[in-house]
Amino acid sequence: MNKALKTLQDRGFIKECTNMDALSALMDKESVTFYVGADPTGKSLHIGHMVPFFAMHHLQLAGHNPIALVGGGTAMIGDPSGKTEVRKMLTPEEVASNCASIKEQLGTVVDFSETPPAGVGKAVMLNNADWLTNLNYIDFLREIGRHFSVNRMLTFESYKARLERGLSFIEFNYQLLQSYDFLTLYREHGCRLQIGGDDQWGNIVAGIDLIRKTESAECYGLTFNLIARSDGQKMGKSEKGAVFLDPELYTPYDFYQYWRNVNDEDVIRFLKLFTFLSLEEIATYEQEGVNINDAKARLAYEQTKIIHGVEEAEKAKAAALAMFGSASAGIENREGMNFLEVERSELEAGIPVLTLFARTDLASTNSDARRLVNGGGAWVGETKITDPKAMIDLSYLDEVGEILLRAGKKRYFRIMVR
RNA sequence: GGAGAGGUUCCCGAGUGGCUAAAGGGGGCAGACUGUAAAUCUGCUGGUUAUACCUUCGAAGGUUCGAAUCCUUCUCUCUCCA
Repeated sequence: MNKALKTLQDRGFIKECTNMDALSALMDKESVTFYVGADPTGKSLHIGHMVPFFAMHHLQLAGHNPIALVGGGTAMIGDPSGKTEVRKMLTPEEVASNCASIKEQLGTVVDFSETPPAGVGKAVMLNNADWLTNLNYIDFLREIGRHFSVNRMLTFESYKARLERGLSFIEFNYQLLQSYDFLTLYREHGCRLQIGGDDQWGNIVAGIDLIRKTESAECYGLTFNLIARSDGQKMGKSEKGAVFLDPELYTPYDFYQYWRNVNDEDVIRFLKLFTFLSLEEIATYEQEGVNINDAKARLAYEQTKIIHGVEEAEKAKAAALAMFGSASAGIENREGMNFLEVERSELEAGIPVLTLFARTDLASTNSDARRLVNGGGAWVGETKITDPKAMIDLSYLDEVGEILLRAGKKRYFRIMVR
């Protein structure tokens, strides 16, 4: 098998391939241009979206040329694959602004530089709005539409859920558009391979068929395992909602903590998928007698480094050590922690605990804070708060002149005095 | 166009005039147990200047001492027929 493909397989990416032998041979022979699509349905990608892009990273290093396709056009339609609900329609403005921020985020794992290092593939980013938005309906139907069999489309597994609940024509068209994307990329960029999540299988195969019919050319598809946590929860979801890459939506500290707390069974798998550590190095964490917490810390650090950079990763790691490490680890390492500044005068007068907690991420409202106190999970410094009416004043400042709030055992929030 | 079913709190889903801030489950938060894990058990889970008050059951009106529950109009979804 081709080395790059072998890498993906060894790291646990691959689910299915349309023709593994032929693709392998092609990749041995030449640099293959390949693409992954990402729909800009939100302001930020979350980690569940990233699997194909990590795969893209590995293929690029092996000298193949990635195309990251932002679906500025298809996002206007909505992919019904594997979904049970109709997706909310986005305005053109929302789509455009989402595209812009997503471009930036993909840069963390894929090298889009003009002149990549020797041996590394050249990556580009395209937006299918460029060729989709001005399509002429009649022309499109005559050129593309005639190659699609409705009978066949209806048998696709990916539509099954929707056929039970209703599928509107606009969404039914999604597959044609995605196929047309592949065709366009083949024609204009010589793209021979589409990779994507397992839910994209139907759409990918449809694109390959279209290219075969219109261009008499053979292209390939490769899908990846949909990443689920061992507890069955969807990847990328957390207590706080989706684990976004945007630091505004999901702070680097929380991001680090998310990975730090993955299930035991998931650690090795995630190290392979979501970090660039060599398989040999990852193997050392599988050995007998290795503390699994070290593996989790490594996973959290590496992943945070990739997405948010070394600096943020160090800060998050230091903050985590300070909070969860030995008691003497020091209180200096709070940098990565979320914080709030309050006026000194305010603190002199005293702030009701409930109000203070409600102003942090620890509680959303006063009522929420009250629940926390009543449940015995509210801490100010080393003091457990049991009275909802308690006032927090200067006497609670610790030796560095700050207040450390805590909800439960793991959630900390730093109060700084201005 | 015609007929029917339906829109309930984060999600699913009970609820057909007062005892309903609304059963149950999921999810989430907290407590116990731990390893910053999982599983398990317990409590909580609309808001507020909090033993009371305010806002919620697609939207707007109406009936009533009192409505998520009844009536009217509107709106959206689904199913069947043409």
